[in-house]
Amino acid sequence: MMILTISTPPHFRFWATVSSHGWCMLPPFDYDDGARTLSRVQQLRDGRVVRLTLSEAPGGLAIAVEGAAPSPDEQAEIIGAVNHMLNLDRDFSDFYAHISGHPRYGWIETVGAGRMLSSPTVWEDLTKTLLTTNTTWNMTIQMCRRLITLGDPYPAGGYAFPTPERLAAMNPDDLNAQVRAGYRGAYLHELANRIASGELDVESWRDPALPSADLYKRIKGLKGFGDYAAGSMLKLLGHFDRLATDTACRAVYRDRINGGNAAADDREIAAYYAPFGRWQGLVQWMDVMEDDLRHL
DNA sequence: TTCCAGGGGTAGA
DNA sequence: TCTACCCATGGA
Repeated sequence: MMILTISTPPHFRFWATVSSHGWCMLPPFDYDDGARTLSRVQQLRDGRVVRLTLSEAPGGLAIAVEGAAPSPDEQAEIIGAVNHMLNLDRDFSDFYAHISGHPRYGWIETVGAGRMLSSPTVWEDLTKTLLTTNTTWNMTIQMCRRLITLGDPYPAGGYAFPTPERLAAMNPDDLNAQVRAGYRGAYLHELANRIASGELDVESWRDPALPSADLYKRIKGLKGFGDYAAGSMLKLLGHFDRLATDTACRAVYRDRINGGNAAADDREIAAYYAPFGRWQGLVQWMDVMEDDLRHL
């Protein structure tokens, strides 16, 4: 086993990032709340499959790599993947400046929350986001568990996330017989096809220079991605100027902000978060996650 | 049985 | 722009 170490930005909080949303529960991610480690089986560009385990280390993070010892190029690839996963290149100082001292949101800076856990690839984030639509969180986990068995296995257990090429090569009916994604199965197969064929270069969507309005339009152009899914994806891509209002957000707004009174219209919810401007999507998500994050 | 979940596509006004 | 209806799946 090889240990790689990386440094992290000044206000980085490892466990607040891992716990930022449900992604750490979706395989190939796996986490240990007691030991505060995040693991995943990861396939490298040359096809080799390794297992990564991240933990805090003095000055940054330790990345334990199990499997064959990675070459220098592979080490760089692994570090790049971890940078994507933990969004280490994003700066949240302006976010904290916005909410600093706010009566409702002061806890966010105290906990160091805000940075979100992403997947190493945009493809994986798109797939998982699609599997969160119109279903329960438990069903999302089950669909994801079945999906990754289509990826390459790690000898000691687990699977790497399947490539778009792998899914595109399958018959759509066979794919859905395995994943049981319901009507989403056809959308997933179409997404895999458009990426595998080269029609879509979704990995380029991580470019911070891309305007979020442009990205939003591109994401909504994908079958199965509406306002919630596109807003959700924007967050994983580092843009927070859009809301992603789903049933969880509506319930939180009703119970906590609207005093448990009536269910609010989406326009009312939008008006409440609008003053947070480019950070409104993140503030909305922090409301949903408050109970899980504020006592980390 | 019916309803619905971290919704979205489509047709018709 | 808004509404009505449909969509697979599995738990409540």
